[in-house]
Amino acid sequence: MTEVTQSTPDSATEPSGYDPAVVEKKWQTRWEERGTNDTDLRDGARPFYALMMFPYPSAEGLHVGNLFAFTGNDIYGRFQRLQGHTVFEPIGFDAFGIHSENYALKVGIHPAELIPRNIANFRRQLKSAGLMVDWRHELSTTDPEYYKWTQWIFLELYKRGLAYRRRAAVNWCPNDKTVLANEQVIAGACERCGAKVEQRFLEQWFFRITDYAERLLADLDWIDWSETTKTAQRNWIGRSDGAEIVFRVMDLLEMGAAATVGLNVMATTAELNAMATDIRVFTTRPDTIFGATYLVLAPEHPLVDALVTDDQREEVAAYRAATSKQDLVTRKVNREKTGVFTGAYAINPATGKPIPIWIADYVLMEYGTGAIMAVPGHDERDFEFAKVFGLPIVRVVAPRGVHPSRHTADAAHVDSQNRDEHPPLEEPYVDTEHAHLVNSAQFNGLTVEEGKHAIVTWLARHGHAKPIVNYRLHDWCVSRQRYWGPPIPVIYCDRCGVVPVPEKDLPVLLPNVEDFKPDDTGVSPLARVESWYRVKCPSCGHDARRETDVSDTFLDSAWYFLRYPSSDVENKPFDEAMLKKWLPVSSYIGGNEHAVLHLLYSRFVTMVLHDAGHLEFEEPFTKFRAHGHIIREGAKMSKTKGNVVIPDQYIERWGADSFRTYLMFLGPYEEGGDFRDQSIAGVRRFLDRLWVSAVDARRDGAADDGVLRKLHQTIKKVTEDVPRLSYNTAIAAMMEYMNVLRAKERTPHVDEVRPLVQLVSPFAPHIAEELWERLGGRMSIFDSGWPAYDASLAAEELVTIAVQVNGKLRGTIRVATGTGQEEALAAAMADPGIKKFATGTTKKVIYVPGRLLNVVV
RNA sequence: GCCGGGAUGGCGAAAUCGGUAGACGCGAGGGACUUAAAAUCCCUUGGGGGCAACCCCAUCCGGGUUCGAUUCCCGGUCCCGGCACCA
Repeated sequence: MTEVTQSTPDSATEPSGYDPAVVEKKWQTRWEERGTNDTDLRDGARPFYALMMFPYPSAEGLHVGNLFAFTGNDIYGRFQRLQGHTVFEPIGFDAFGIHSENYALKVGIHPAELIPRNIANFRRQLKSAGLMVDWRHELSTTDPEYYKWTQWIFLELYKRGLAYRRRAAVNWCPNDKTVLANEQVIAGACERCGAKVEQRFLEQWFFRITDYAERLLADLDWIDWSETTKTAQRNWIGRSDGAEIVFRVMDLLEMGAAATVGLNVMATTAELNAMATDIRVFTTRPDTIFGATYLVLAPEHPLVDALVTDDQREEVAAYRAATSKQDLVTRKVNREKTGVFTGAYAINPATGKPIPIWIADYVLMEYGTGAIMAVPGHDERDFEFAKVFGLPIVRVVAPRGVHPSRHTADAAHVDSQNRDEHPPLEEPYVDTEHAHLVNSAQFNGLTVEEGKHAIVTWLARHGHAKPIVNYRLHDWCVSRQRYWGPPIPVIYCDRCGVVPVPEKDLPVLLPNVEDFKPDDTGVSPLARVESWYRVKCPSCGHDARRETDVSDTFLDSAWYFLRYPSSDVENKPFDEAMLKKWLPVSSYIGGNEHAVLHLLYSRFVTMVLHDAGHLEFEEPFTKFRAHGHIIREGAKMSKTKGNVVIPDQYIERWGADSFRTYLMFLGPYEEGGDFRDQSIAGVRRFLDRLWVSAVDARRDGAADDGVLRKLHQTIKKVTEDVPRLSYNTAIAAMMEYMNVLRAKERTPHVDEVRPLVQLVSPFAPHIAEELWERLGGRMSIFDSGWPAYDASLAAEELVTIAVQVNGKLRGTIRVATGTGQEEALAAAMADPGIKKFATGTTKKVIYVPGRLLNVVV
């Protein structure tokens, strides 16, 4: 249990009279009654869509991390509202998926019963946090009115040829008994349960996200997103520029001849091409082709059967069998080089020499062409492999200093360099920056970059190569052999084949299945519900059956932001007028753990819907900011450590306003912070002092000029900090102002306090609303506008200037703002403490008005 | 290994354009109020030296640029996140 170090200030004895429990209840009720947080979606003149990543409604309830994210977004949204925008801040629940299903299995309650319960609890918690949410637009991905359109999106992709079925090696989690997307496999283990992932072959539905790789990459150059998130997406898409190079396989006759005669293959290729087998490889280092001493194919490569010689057939078959038995994980984790010679040779198109063809599991079928040219001299993996099997290692790239022409003065050295320009490499030489080509015929001396271009151009003339771009990104596997998700809206008919469910028949309702446990068959639990999956073909009317897989949860969340403004619309996924007014999303705040999954899929789905003519924009989130993560007393929070912060307890003891403000105060929002129980007292004290200041404020006389100056400086600071999400410094500035406001126990004037209440309101909305009312506000503070700062009022008359002698601080002077250098220098020299260091002739004077004076002697 | 981000008092952190390092908050110490405690308010609080005015040292480590570097450049250490037999 979480120990909260300080007890609740008892409202009866609390000197300030501030009782958050009373204030927060009062305003939450009022806001609901008055519809303060409801957005008139049709009317907003300056719409602002403040989106937060919707939560997965776990049974544990709202996590402090959720609240950290939501509060940051809420402050941003409230600030925009105070700036005159019509703000829409919706929320919903990402309630489908394995998470929910596994938990339901664990506690033995049907998810259809469990999920609404969890949602109710979440809703209660969210309301207690005082978010400016328009609850009329709440949505849940499990609602048939929602997933009807998730299914519709699947069909849109299908119509456009972007959804296809393929039998594929998939990641199979033996614990969750389902396939996983590559993205859900972390270091060979299931992202959710940590079990070791195995390899299975199943018919799967895929989305052709790879068709969009280039667009997804290119748009990253202009969308206003956290740089860290964009970097993660770039890595994930993994564009690599290289070339596809064709290696011709030698036939047996040629092989015999090659053993005795030096072949000039370049000349004869054209005529032989027709009958010979080609192996196409992908490489990012075409400049090293003269050093390609062997080829390697993935064991699964379709050409292996055709290539293998009779001598090697048995060994090759055994190796292929061993590889296919191996799960995808061990194959990638075990880096010891293994492989088998096929007995076949290919011609290196650059050297014209025959090189052996091997198969090895370090070459993956799913990347590039499933075949590589091995350049052991300049690639670590190829080097290791060549060492193990005694294959030749040739140097074709050398550091600049090794070039013979650089050593003509040193006869002995030149001699050794010339005789053997590629001494045995102790390790692969992979530097591409300070290097040039050697042993590469007419290309010697070129830099790596020049060599790449020149060699591809040269090979291309003979049809041996072409520049090509490859992506690491794979197509998105959306099939899940599970129960708790939207059924994929497809029907299989023996006569018509794959038939999409007609739009008028959507949604394909998820039947209520009592026994929803997945089993080892790799078939969804829905396959057990015969009454459900047996249907008539919508096309020919004959017996047919439904697809029994459900779709990936990431499809549910890939479009929810499009639905929010139209959550009440029945006959279409989104209303055109709403789209026009509210989308793309003005500001999206969320965690970077979704940098490549949710955020990439959302962009993809948006692009597809754009191409299909449903959306005018192709990027869903104009602005995205990743928030940081909270740790607890220097350690990561985890259930096992029992150090998780439960928001409810803190809200109860300190109030939601204090909790919110504290969360925002503990560090830079985009970096996160360290939650320390003791420190929350600081922000609570600040709110107590705010309360007293407002309640006791004097109305007679006038505000103090000095205090007003600080006030306007504070308004400026907060106004600048909030849009930058620099919440911690904004709060610090308000605390600083509070110190001035209440210095020496003075009683502040209303005019000094009222604007502060407005500044505080995005952070601590309840207390602000209460004090606003007590100060005479008639309508909600959130409709009161944002205080303007007056630069002339904020200006200081006197400034302190640091005085340095030779760059060392020797004192400070107080001068009028706008004082010139001569005058400032005179003032500084009048100070004996400074003067005594400024001896001798003055060489130079640096003057930064208002800041610093540096005298160099 | 590659790509990001980071390292500042006892602690969380500021310093936004190269210009007084440590704002703000926590904790700690002292004081006021109180019979007492809590709460509240006030003062002190990077390290070292000095009776003192003051002086020296200090932003992960080592160099450099500059009148001046937490900030820019080069080299290194450690921590966090992402990717990883991706050719």
